[in-house]
Amino acid sequence: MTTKKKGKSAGKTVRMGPKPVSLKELAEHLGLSPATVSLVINGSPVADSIPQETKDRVLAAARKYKYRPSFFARSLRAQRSFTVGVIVPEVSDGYSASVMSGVEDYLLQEGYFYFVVSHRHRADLIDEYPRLFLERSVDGLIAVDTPWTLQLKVPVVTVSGHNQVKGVTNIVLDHVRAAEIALKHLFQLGHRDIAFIKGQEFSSDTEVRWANIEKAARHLGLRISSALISQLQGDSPSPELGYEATRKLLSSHKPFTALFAFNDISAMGAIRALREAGFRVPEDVSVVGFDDIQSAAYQNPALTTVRQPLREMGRIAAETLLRRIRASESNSHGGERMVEPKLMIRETTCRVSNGLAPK
Amino acid sequence: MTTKKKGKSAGKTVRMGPKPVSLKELAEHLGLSPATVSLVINGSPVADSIPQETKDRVLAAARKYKYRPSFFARSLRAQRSFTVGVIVPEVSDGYSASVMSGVEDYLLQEGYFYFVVSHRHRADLIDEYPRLFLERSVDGLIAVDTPWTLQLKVPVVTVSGHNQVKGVTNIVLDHVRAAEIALKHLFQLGHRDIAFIKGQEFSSDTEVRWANIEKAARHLGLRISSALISQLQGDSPSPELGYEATRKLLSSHKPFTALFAFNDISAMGAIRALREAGFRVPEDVSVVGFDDIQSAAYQNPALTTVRQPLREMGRIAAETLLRRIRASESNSHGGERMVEPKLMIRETTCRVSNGLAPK
DNA sequence: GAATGTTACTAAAACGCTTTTGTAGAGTTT
DNA sequence: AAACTCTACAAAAGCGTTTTAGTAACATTC
Repeated sequence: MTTKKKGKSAGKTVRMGPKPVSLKELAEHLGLSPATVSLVINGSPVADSIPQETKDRVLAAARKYKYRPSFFARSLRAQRSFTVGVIVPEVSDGYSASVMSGVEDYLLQEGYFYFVVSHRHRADLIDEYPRLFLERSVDGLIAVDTPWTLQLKVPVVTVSGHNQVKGVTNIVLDHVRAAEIALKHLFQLGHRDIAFIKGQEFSSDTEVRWANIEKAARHLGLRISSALISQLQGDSPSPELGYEATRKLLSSHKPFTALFAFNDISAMGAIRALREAGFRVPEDVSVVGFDDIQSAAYQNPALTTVRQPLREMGRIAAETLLRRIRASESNSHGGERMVEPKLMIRETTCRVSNGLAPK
Repeated sequence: MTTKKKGKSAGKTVRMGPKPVSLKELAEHLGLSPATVSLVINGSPVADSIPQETKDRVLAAARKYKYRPSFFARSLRAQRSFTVGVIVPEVSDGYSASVMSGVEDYLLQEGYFYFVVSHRHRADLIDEYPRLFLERSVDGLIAVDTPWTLQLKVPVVTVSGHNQVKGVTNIVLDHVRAAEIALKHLFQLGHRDIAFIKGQEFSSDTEVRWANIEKAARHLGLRISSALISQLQGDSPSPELGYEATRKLLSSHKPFTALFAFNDISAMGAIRALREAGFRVPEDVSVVGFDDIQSAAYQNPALTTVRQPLREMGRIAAETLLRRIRASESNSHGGERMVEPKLMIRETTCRVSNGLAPK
């Protein structure tokens, strides 16, 4: 790294007016008291008795001097920050990022800002960050894909949280349906020997997802062989983990014709491992992912996957949170809201070729 | 969506102690004045004359009652928020997300929090969000991949910004080197007919990158045919754009043996378009991406690409910003800091087959 | 013409902290 | 014993708002 100067010059809008005006200064200038000015500016009902002419004068002056109330002073007074905290496993992970995008959408539109922190699955951070948020007086919290057990004095909404905590609303996918559509799809293509990659222990969806896969398999009369169950290990956000999990699967030498991965990222790693082992995807082994992240459709071959409407889930989370903040019902009101998955059939699944096991 | 109750019960740590204690209450409890307590807690030099015994009493009580200073009160008083604003094109975009990850790393470690907003390339938002940040009294701003022309009263650091604005430090990639290593690689593999996909107009790297590609090509004695230059259109973060750009390239029927895409996402789309047109990658056409996002290594075939150390750039941006905030040198100190790219040679490039043009 | 109402405001407290200035008392110096 | 220096605190101002409780002046009612 070096430090030097170059590049074209710019600096169009110079916005560094003389220090911002305070309410007091504005009032002084108008020959009114700060109280009056505040009442007028905030359109308080108490200001009803103030003649329109005065109001106009106040408003005009405020505009002229670009008066902006101090957020701190206001928050201090109102004990409200119009800020929420969002805690995710890792911002740069596609899953979290998609959810955040939806969260942001709604929050900004409603005049709220948000802090983000990544806990990276460290238990101490999962415990500490909420505390820091509270210190910063956030009005509420959204926890994404994070095991949640805390009962806070502000409303909390989780995305893909499955614990039943007082004061916490969970936004979740319909996992029953998700498992059903994925397995049914494979089943209808003739697959009977299906391998699975479970999520990491710490992922909040792992358990529910697996339970529903087992249930759906039972309904279909599918037998899940324990030799065909693998699990993601480690918290890297790279396909590497799926690659490793698949190699473990292959090392058992138990044949399978389809693989249902925990997410798209691990599905990508799985496909690589399968290829390296000499299997063609989908001709020899069909692969189904989960999430439908941006690049899923552009994998080669394009990934068949169970779509989670992550952005929408984020938006719903934000909506739910603000509703609860406004109703100031930080307590009770647990429960959950469910969204529907959708199977995106692309190119990594096909009819099972014949009775022959691969390899 | 439905609302119902289920899932296992939790709620381990109940953390809703009786409303937080204020400094005044704490002082009263101790039989001291708020001033004294504040001085002791903040380890002010003025407190040097206070006997250790008293200090211990204060500290003990603070711990016992879990005293937490109010952030607002403190910020109001100190006119500092320990918060910075980060503006990106879109949080869910891999590029922004990686940079943010680095930013977050350093910021949190230093006790700062940050707000994020996505402008989605809307000029009005690029103008409005900084204002909103200022209203929220951020101590500084980081703009990622965003054309920046504003001169603000707080320090600003950009990542991949190329305008020379007073009070703004740019963290940039060494684009000279980036173009050089990519083109040289292709050149050495025997490629002479190279196609290019430029970035969108609004992307802050587009111009510099292209200028340096032209320069590097000249140095190598490569001629760039204008029929082989395409450009990304639209602001979707999907590979779709690269797909379209490549189809346009193919429609000119001018043969090429290699393609240098603006980023990895568009390279993925490009590969798909090439395949559909009957070209094999890399045997018929070599493809080089840019950025080295997470999934690049797990594409099929694995993508050869120019790696930008995005996370590191984010970290450097945060570091630079905090240094400037602390030195409270919001003015002057423009300039830039450069980081080095690295060519990740993987499977989408190979020696040009023979003299025959594809198709 | 006394009581009541309305109009157009203002005073002052409160939100919770930091920091500068002040001061009472004890000890030390000359 | 007067003058000074420490020691160990406290008072008070100030950060910029919002909001409640007034109040002075004038108009209306009975």
